[in-house]
Amino acid sequence: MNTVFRQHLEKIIELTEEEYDYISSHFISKKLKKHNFVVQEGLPVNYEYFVISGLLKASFLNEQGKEHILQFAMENWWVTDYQAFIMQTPATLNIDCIEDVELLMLSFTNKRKLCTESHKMEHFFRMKTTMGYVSLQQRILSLLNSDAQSRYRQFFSLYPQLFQRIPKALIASYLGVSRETLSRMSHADGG
Amino acid sequence: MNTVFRQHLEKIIELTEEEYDYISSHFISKKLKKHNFVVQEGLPVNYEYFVISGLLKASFLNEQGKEHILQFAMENWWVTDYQAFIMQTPATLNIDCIEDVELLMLSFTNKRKLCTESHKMEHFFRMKTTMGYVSLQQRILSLLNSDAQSRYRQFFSLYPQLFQRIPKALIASYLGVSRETLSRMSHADGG
DNA sequence: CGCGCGATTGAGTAATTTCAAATCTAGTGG
DNA sequence: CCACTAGATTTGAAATTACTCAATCGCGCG
Repeated sequence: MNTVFRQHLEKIIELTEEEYDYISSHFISKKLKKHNFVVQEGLPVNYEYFVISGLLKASFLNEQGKEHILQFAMENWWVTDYQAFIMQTPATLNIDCIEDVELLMLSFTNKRKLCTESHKMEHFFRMKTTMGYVSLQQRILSLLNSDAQSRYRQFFSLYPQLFQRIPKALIASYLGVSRETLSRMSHADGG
Repeated sequence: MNTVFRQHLEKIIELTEEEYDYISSHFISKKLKKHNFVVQEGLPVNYEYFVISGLLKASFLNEQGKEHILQFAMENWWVTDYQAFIMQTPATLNIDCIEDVELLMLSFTNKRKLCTESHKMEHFFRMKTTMGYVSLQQRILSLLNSDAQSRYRQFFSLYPQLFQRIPKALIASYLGVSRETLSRMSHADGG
């Protein structure tokens, strides 16, 4: 189906040709243009998405209409509104394409099916989720360890590629600072 | 071994008597007094901990010697320095007892063994981790949605029990505000 | 009764936000 | 090739928020 995806799986689990074919038969491929939504607040979330190419953002719109970015999703990343996906409740997040994207979609039902039928896939998803959990912990520490300046530097060194591809205003929203502050920081020493 | 623990498992997976006995044989029970450490920065992290009773905190000490609390762990919660545990690297966190605790300890080796041997346990941990992942996302949104006041209220309504049991200074450190600011907020309207 | 820890209060300071305006840049059509 | 526009980025200045440091308060415990 897709060599990028197969390699992604095989970083964690080994698969025979048949196993891979069977697994990939549970995914739907989809291409979307910039500015399209894959998840919209208030609507059901029936899929988890694997990014083959392109870039998306998952964000939350607060009462004052301010957008907070929970996650960027680029090549080889998984994304959805997990809360809504798992609990099968309406989305609280919006997920939309920052660039044209190519995605693999896995439905809630198919994910459960795959995990039940295949210990390997259950293991794969456990490992992926665990790594995601650790990343989120790191991000929380980074947010708690206040000082916008160092958060800025951390992001820059962690995702130099993203820094190029994403409008600064969105990075600001991911880091939890205003775009003006982010702009000022890029001049301060070390930026 | 422990009825609390069995119930905890059975919320997600069903177990026969034999299965449960087998699983629980992989855990070690341990009691610790207030102020003892279960994980210490710089040391290896060989166990994941399940809290039968009592209360712990997982925290990070920054360069300036300021403590940031990543997680509280009370009854029925799992805790360890996951980054260090999974990667089998030295701890970057400290985890210590806020109250006397009773724990079940699961070693790295035994966790891997259980997950490999038992699809059910792999499933259990995947579900647990996924729920943890969602909680961390919520916390990040709460941190991004700035405004210490509303973070305070969220914590209060989410964990009313913890609010009683934990010194306010630690809650402040969890919320990412100074103790003084937290104190002032408890008087402002809505506190 | 006094000690000590946690919580509160006050005052000044530093960091960040907000709002408004100015600049810059890439893409478009002539 | 140039002018033009929309969006992105930067800059300025005032206002706000939260922090720090220091002092005070309150209460449980020996």
